[in-house]
Amino acid sequence: MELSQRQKKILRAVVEEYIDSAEPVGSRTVQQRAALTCSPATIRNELAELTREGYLDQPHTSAGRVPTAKGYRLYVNELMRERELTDDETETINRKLRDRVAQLDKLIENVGHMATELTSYPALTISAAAAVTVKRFDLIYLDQNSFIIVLLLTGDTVKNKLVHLPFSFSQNTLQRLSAVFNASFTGIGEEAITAELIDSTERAAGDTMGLTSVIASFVIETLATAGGGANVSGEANLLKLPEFKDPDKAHRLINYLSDAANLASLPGGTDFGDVKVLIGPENAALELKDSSVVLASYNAGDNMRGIIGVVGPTRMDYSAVAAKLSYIAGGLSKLLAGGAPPSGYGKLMIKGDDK
Amino acid sequence: MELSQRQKKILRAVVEEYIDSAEPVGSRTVQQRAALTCSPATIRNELAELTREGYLDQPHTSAGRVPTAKGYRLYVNELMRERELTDDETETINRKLRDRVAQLDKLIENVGHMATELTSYPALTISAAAAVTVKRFDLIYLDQNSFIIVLLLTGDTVKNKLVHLPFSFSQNTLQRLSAVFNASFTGIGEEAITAELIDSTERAAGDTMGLTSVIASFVIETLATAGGGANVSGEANLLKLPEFKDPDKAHRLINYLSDAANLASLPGGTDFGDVKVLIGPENAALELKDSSVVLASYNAGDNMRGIIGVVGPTRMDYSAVAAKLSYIAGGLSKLLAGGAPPSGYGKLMIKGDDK
DNA sequence: TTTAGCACTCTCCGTTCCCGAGTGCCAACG
DNA sequence: CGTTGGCACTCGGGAACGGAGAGTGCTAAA
Repeated sequence: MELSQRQKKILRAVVEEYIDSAEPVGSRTVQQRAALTCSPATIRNELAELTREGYLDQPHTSAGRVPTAKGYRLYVNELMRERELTDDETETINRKLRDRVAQLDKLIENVGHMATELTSYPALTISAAAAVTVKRFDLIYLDQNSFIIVLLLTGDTVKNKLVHLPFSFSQNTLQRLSAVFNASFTGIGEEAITAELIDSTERAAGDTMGLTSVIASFVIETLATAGGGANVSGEANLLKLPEFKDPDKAHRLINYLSDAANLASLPGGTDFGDVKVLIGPENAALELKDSSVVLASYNAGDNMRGIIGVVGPTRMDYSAVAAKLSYIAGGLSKLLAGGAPPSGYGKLMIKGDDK
Repeated sequence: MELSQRQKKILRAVVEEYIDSAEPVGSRTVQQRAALTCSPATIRNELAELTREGYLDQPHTSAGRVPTAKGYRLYVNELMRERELTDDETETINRKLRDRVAQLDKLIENVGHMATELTSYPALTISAAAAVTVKRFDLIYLDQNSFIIVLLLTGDTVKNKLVHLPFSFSQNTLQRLSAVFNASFTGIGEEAITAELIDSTERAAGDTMGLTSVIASFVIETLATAGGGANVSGEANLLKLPEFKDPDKAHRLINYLSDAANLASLPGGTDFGDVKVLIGPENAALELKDSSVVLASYNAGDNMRGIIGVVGPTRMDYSAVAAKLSYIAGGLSKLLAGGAPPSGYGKLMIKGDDK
């Protein structure tokens, strides 16, 4: 059954008022908020109807109305006014995106913090690469006992490790190893690195000291962990909300969030720019059943994509949050797509004169 | 005034009982806990005395006793029995320290998590290097538009950055730059990198394209941020404690902790192996006035040192926490002092067969 | 000096009670 | 017939109250 214009107006007023106040909304309040010309009595009739239809709920007989998940869903799909970001907000986001950091994962983490600050809800970031491989190897000789492994991965992340060994080797050995690894270890995934491959590499390099294993171990470790990562920030913001006045409830949700494995199971596939909203029971995880999650995807180029999102109570300012996340994800995609122009290039950063 | 043997026994019983129960301790309970032969009435007299002397406090006239900061202090200094770690605990710590990670900062972060798990209190880590300098430069040529900067810093951390440029350069140029930077930028602190130095380096390298600035910027950025870092984990554990049943209180403390700048002001100088305990009002920061902090220092070699600690209510199992932190810090020092033996060397890690 | 006894104090918790917000329904109205 | 004012009703929440229990301080006796 289709809702009348007036019913929609009323539903919107209830949702928005409840988002602001966190308290059941009465008929009088709706009248004021929606600037309706009819009387509270009329509104009561409509409220009763909306309640019958499952858009609203009553905590108890003589209380005001509270939106149900169904109510929020309708609100998000149809009633919500697209919220434009203020110049201030876009300016803040742009500025923060501009002074980004050397490492990709730190950058994403920072963006997460930014989302927390802007929405004052906990933010989560998830990044995943379809298949990470090594694009290039380098071994830097330091002295006869130590060298640095430098790996350039797809997605243009660089990983490295300093290795000290209890025996000595020559610069030549390293060069040979470097060549062999570049030949046989590039472009392959973690699963392709078998004991046989390592064996044959060892023979090809004429390595008698086990250097090959050391390097191979690092490659495996790197590929295994470089694939993605999840990060949560600003969990403490939940504690400000009235729905988490019970520390236990907050604790359960925070615990759930801090286990990165849980986040991986969030549904990912949204189009870039699009924002996905999961309201209360629409979440698969039990711990999120009375919270909402707003997600936006970003594109990091080179088969890498990621999600940035926030978690909050079902009573959440969906339009503001969605607008902000969408803008952030868009900005991040743009930033990463451009092949990562050199930071600091052109403007020399001397400490102190930067900001 | 010196406390009698019996008074000390009683004080200890009160502190330990309160640590366990979080509730004011009565005379009968003390009698049982301390296994005293005298009657509750006698103990009441002693409790009254201890209260007069400021070691204990009474929430209200007819309640049991609660230790004051002064009481905890005496307990920590004199009364506390050294807690030996169980084999299980040392085993856990050793195992976790063993499978450490490639990057130093990740390692420290992991150790923080470990401290949280073992003590079930929020853990903090702070690391600081007296003066970070670059020990060695390398520039890896990728193609005519891109290269990787690799910096080996004191403390044997390696930092890197991938640089794409909108114009092309030759492998030769990079080699020349590399040599020049190795000559003039190594061994100097961030503050020594002046515009003049960059200018003269640029001239020495015959660099006409501004590559020098790009690299210098990265060096400055790296030195500025590599100096140290703070990290907090497990804040949510506070929510389990009865003293934080007020979400606001928890929120304030967590907020304080999550601002890394605050942590830097914690007093640092402890001898390695020694553990520093700050009880309630002994803390300088207002936000910590009714919490306690236990800190242990570790030595990361090469002028690097750090602190690992936990934060909890004044009612904290000091002896267990101190023993654990001390052991962790000791293990970490040993691990880092040995010049970081190669991870994975000798035991090849193939995913899946590791644990 | 220790102990038993006792009166006293204070918190905690359950009960009761009232207030007010808000509802549903009904009858009247344009 | 939709809308409106009126009214009785419901229910949660906070204040007020009271008893139970835990623990104390004091006193007097051992």
